[in-house]
Amino acid sequence: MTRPPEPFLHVDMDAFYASVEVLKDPSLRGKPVVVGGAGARGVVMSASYESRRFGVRSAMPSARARRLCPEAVFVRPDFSAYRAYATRLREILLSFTPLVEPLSLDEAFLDVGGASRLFGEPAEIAGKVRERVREETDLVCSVGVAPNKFLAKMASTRAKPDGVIVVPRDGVEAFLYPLPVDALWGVGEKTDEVLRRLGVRTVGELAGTSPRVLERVLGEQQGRHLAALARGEDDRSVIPYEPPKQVSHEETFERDLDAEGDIRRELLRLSFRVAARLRKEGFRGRTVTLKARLASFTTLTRSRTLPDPTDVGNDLYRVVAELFEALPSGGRSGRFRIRLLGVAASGLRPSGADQLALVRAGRWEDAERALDRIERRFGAGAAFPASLLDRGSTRG
DNA sequence: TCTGGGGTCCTCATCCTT
DNA sequence: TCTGAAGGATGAGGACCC
Repeated sequence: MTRPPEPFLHVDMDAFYASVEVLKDPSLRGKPVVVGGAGARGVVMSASYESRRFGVRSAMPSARARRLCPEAVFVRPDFSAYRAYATRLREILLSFTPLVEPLSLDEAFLDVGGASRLFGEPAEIAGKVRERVREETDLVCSVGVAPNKFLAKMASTRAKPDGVIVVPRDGVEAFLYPLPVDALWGVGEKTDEVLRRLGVRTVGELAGTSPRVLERVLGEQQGRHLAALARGEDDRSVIPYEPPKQVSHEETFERDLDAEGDIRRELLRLSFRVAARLRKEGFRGRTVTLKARLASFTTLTRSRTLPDPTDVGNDLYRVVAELFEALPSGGRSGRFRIRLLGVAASGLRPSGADQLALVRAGRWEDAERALDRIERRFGAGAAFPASLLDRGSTRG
């Protein structure tokens, strides 16, 4: 059997987090459910279709969502539940093809080019996927079927909620050209504004714009990339596994921090969180990045590359504390008010690859592995460095 | 309007080496 | 030995995605 002309599927769960919350608590069914931070600084992570009718959208500040829909039920996110459903979803997808590329917890690309003999044409497979997902998880998904990944993703977005759209190879222009440019992957607020200034509002108009002009206003890379997308071209294949490039943890505080002791304690806590995840996932990082968002919403990042990669929280902490100290007014004399702090490790290598660093890390490494064992046995937060003992919590 | 958290990728500047 | 070009590594910041 020859490879079908539209072998790519994009499967996207509808209002995933909110729908999982309804399964956890059936009394929420039919109500406007909003998942996200309910505090003064939270944003909406997922909104049920009932709440979307009031104009609630994801990424919207929770306070605004509450004004738009006062009767909405706000629920704090429960990532362990979402991960459990995501695992079941992935198992279903893998039963159709081994070529499954997860994009996030609730969506994935599939290459079903080799699955036709077993399961039928791609459009038929899309139907079967939706059926199985509904039967086995009680959740609803939408699917895009297309000649490439980009078009499949665009199609699934248009298919929402609870639908399928097939973009045939000879129907790409008819599908793509009427869409607004900001529907394209990679066109956000800023790029949309630049394109509007050029008089470009639809994908068709973008396709008719000289690539040279696009490269001039958007940069070589992005200009070329968008020109290709506007023509419906995308030659990327489905990649089942890619190792992470970075592990990070960041947190916005309910109240801004300004006391040096509080800031150091938060940096230590974030460093230990990142290190624990590195160890859990079997990586060490060489580049350590500090992120600080000030009360003014200005974001500063500073990074340093170490001679040897590490997965030890105390190593990460030493670096980010020094980087913070070196900020223009971050030191003892400083008067920063800190809204958010983040710690990231990048330049990742598999842990097994560097035995020398393991020997150098010495006692801290041993101590933190002991913490990992205690947490596995008694739960997260069962043990932590004494310096993290709370002296007046700042967290939200 | 008042802006989360975890990521990826790109651009530009600077430093260092060849 | 000096100089300039080229290119890699690193660092900062920004746009974007879900």
